[in-house]
Amino acid sequence: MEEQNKKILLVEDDPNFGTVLKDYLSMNDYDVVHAKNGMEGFEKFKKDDYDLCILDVMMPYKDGFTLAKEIREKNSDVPIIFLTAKAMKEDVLKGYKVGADDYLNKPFDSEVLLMKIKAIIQRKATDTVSDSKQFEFKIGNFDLNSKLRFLKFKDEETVKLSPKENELLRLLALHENDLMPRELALTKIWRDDNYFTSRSMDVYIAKLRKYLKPDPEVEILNIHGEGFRLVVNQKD
Amino acid sequence: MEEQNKKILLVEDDPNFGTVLKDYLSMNDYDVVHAKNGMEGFEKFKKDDYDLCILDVMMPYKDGFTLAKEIREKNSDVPIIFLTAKAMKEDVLKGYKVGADDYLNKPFDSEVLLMKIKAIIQRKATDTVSDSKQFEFKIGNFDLNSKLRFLKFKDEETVKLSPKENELLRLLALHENDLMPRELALTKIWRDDNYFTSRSMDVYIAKLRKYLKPDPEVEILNIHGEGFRLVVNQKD
DNA sequence: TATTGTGTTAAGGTAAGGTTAAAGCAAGTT
DNA sequence: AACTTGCTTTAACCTTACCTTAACACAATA
Repeated sequence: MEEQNKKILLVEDDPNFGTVLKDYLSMNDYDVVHAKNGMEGFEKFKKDDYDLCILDVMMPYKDGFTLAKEIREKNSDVPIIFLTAKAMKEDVLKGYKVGADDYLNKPFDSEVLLMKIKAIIQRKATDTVSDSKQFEFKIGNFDLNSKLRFLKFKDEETVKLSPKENELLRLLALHENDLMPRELALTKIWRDDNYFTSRSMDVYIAKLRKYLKPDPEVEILNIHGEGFRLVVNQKD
Repeated sequence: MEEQNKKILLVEDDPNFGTVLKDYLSMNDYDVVHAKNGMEGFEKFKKDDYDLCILDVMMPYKDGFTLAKEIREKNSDVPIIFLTAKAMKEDVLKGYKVGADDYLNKPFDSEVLLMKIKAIIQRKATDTVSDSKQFEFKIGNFDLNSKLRFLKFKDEETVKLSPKENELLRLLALHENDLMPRELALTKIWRDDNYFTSRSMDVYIAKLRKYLKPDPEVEILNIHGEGFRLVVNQKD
């Protein structure tokens, strides 16, 4: 198998620093795409799949946090590292709330950055055994395309899914016939486990049940206090 | 709902700082075990399963890196955060080489630490999928799935079990044909052995008997003053 | 037979989940 | 700026699930 270089999206508005960093990473066998601002960053992100995002926090028009939120909406999995000039605590906290994987204060040591990148990507590689390319699922008579976010019933009706609907159904499908713990969905999709996110999730379960109604063999069961179970009854 | 607190192993030789940090984390709903040096840390690590390790780097006899290496040998998965007084680059690099998940310089902001812990544990929360065999029992013509909490009769009828019903039947199954002492169930499931919990248990025995009625070969017998016995009569 | 243990059913409280509607919110449009 | 639109959260109200307690019966044992 051919080792594919890892792809990094670097969003940094300072042109000098940006190009230097890009070159440095490229020299270390990463494929780097450099965007000069938040808007451009999001465009590039939508156009390709990345293994890691490195975002400058302080940028005109669209700062790193806002960009991170948008990225998380599209893909809750990709690791994110924030770069920031100042070490303000509020910023750091904000970063972790958006789901940062790490945080670096400028100026930083480039070797340290490399190690962090390595550590993070490696972590992802072991965590995410096979699910990186798992975007298509068969659920009874439905086809779920979780990359394009649609649910098709018997090549007939097609429903578009919102990001949350999509992620939730995907998680359920990954655990088909097995328990999908509440906590898992809440931490993975909502990134917070409290009363409100929990209720929000229930609302989404209701929506999914409605979508799945056309096929009586498919149902989402609740396991009280534990989570949900997507079951597909075979009739043969 | 019974949320299981995450378990943290804290290895820190400074007794003042250590206890303060431990208390702070405990207040934030983590179960913290505090070891005063590397050796003790490794002993405690071997004795239990942890969701996260926080290791001081500078410790007498056995420093944090050495400890981390030993931990990695036993369990390559557990996240590790290093604490260090000095921000020496060599140390940081060394830490990442041993597989650190994060790095904090003392003094650090406790809120930041909390966020990091949250982020890291959340990251880990990905699919700790099943060692299913431990949860499945055959009881006469019944199949008990104690993870998904259901009891199936001959691939026909399926009953959902409540947590208490499930745990009780599981305990009985573990002792099939043998005595399952009252006291065992009460301490393990009800966590208290008194008149009321005992009566409550009797109520659950009655419920289980009803569920098991479809198979006349299966019954729950009482052993007066001792406990119960789940018997499966073979006919052949 | 007195006492204690068990069998069983029903009532009641609390927490979790189901469902629908309204309120928020962030883009993009007019 | 005001208006739409799509998505998400919050709120409200109701139902279901779970567990305990009470009550009354019968069984076992001393």
